[in-house]
Amino acid sequence: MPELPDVDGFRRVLAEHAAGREVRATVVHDREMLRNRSPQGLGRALRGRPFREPERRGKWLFAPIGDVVLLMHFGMTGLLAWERSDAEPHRHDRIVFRCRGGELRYRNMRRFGGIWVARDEEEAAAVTGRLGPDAAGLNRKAFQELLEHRRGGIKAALMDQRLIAGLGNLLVDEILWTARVHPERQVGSLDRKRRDALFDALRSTLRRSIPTGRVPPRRGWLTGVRDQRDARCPRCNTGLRRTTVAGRPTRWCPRCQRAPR
DNA sequence: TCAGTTGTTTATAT
DNA sequence: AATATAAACAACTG
Repeated sequence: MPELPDVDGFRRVLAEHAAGREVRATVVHDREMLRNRSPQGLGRALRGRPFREPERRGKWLFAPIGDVVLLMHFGMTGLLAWERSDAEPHRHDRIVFRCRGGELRYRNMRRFGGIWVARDEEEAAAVTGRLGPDAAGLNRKAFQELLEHRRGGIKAALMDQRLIAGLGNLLVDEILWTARVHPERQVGSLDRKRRDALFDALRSTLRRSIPTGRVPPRRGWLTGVRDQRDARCPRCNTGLRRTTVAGRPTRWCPRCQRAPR
């Protein structure tokens, strides 16, 4: 699930249900997912303290509580759920924050990502690494500026969290398809018009994904057909290609997204 | 049995 | 210093 829109949905879960509530107990079902504290250390830092307003930075969720910030990353299959205290435990619930009237559950099937504790911004930065500006707050000028100084392939550039934070494989394929840019195009070969089209696609894709809490697999979107066996382009009905670009499985339309020269 | 999967890190090469 | 590529991590699903 987790790219920027998904993580923003998890932020809303925390903000709407857990913020302002005291943590009564923490339950660590999977020690390895708690990356830089012991289960006891987590309990000591959190017990009796209320969650405050969470913040999303790229694909990271920052959850301040007490004197620390919880840093959550969701890998490819993580999520955050608010559930009643008596709800059935889920097989992939890894870390649970029990509050009065419900509990926040960090669930993660594949176990990439995890939860870190940071005492200040410096410790947080050491965990997240350097992040570029958040994709959701980027303006056209800043976007153009970033691409000015970038070499190499456009797909790799858009997915690089140090350049722009928050875009993942699905979003980038959707954005490239919307802007009619071939995923292997070199950044330097894109003219102003193409870069503007990329920015427009980035903004419109995010605007419609964030409220949904995911890249919506709706009709008319690449994401709506990308997993089909003989997927066709929703715009021109040409058979989609599947290739590997920047190390990731990539879907694109050979007619809408012309190959680089 | 085997390929494929929404993310990152590491090693290695260019 | 940047960028590219492959493999590894893990746990499934089809």
